[in-house]
Amino acid sequence: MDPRIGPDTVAAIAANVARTIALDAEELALFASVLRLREHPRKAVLLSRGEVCRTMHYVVEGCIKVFNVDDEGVEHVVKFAPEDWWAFDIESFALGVPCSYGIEAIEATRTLGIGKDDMEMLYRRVPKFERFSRILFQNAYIALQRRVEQSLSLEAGERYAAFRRKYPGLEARIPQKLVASYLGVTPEFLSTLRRRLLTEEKP
Amino acid sequence: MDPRIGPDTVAAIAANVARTIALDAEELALFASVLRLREHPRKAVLLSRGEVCRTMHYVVEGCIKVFNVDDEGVEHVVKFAPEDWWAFDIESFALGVPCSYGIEAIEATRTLGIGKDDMEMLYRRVPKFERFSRILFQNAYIALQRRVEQSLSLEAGERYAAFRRKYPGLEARIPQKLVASYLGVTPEFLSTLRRRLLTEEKP
DNA sequence: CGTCTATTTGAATGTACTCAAAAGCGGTGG
DNA sequence: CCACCGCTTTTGAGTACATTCAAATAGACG
Repeated sequence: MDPRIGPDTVAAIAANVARTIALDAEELALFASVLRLREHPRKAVLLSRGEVCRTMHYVVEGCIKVFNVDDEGVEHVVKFAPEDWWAFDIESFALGVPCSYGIEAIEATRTLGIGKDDMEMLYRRVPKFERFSRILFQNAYIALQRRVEQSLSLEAGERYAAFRRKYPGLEARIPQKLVASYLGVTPEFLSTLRRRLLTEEKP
Repeated sequence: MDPRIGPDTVAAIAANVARTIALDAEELALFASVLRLREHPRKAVLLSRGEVCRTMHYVVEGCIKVFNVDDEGVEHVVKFAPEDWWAFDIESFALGVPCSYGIEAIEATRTLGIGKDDMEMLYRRVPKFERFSRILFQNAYIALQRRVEQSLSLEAGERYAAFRRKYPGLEARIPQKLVASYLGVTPEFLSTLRRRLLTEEKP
């Protein structure tokens, strides 16, 4: 794990933050100073269930899954985090309680991590970051609301279409059983769904 | 709508707030001064879709539903708010954007309302209220996460059992088609579910 | 009492699951 | 380089869960 971070990498996360708050050069330097670059091979565990989540992960390259495991041992993917997405357990990070989710790399992935202590330092020194976090959190809430509505009102084929709109191109990069898990259907059924779509498109 | 509020009513909401933050007599008086008591007959509209949500509603007596309507015109109940629950559209309230939910009284209902401006005054004068709101918001997020997990991993009978645990006694007070809407099943199917439970309990 | 809505019931249908087996695909070692 | 292993994906048959539609019954309210 080399903590040195190239300018391209900083530019990516800076652009992400800039969508919410404007930082001057000094603030940006302070922000960059707390970032920790990490390389995760495929299947690497970033957070395992029951741990306390102490790091906000920003994905520079690759893809991460956030998931939980139900009573029958079935894995449910809660969200994917490809390039330019954030991944962490908000509840656990904010409250310091054991997390109910696991986080793992699906591909070889490079992330920038911000520790909880560093984040609190940023809040004190650059209060704008409070706003950044609050909005990140609000967006997570809104995204979750959409998912609840969809899982209640759409059927599997429509949820699949929504997934493809939300994560363009991701489908080709990750195992389909993970897509099935995200949609809340079995891998077998997703397979037949896809077959149906193909035969309908060009009969 | 009589804005005068009896001591019992204040005691109820004060106890609710006290579960999160401790207020002294003066702070409590300031808090009580911004509360507005409102009486809503059955089916009264507290918020209609597209409006901006400017009030946090605390339910003193009765019951409220928060719902959205999908593309086919089907209503989906997102949550119920009986006595001692809060109901408002967090996204719309926080950001001032048009809400995507409707809020209506299911029974004749008395609520205490706090306006957005008053809430911001409280944040300035008694910063502890920031904490109160943040935790209210976090709890909403966590509750929503549970619902997503349940809608993916539980089947209708189990979701029904979970509903009865979450809202004890509520089932007897409200139309069953609303329960069905909350569970994400048709009223007909909920009816057969209930019949099955009865015949299984005492054969 | 009559009207309107909610609930129950049943039949036919559709959606998605389980189980089982075959086919595809990627890596690894001989 | 190829053969084999393990994992993912596909395919199909049979089944369970939940829906739609239609009609009968029960409740609530004016």
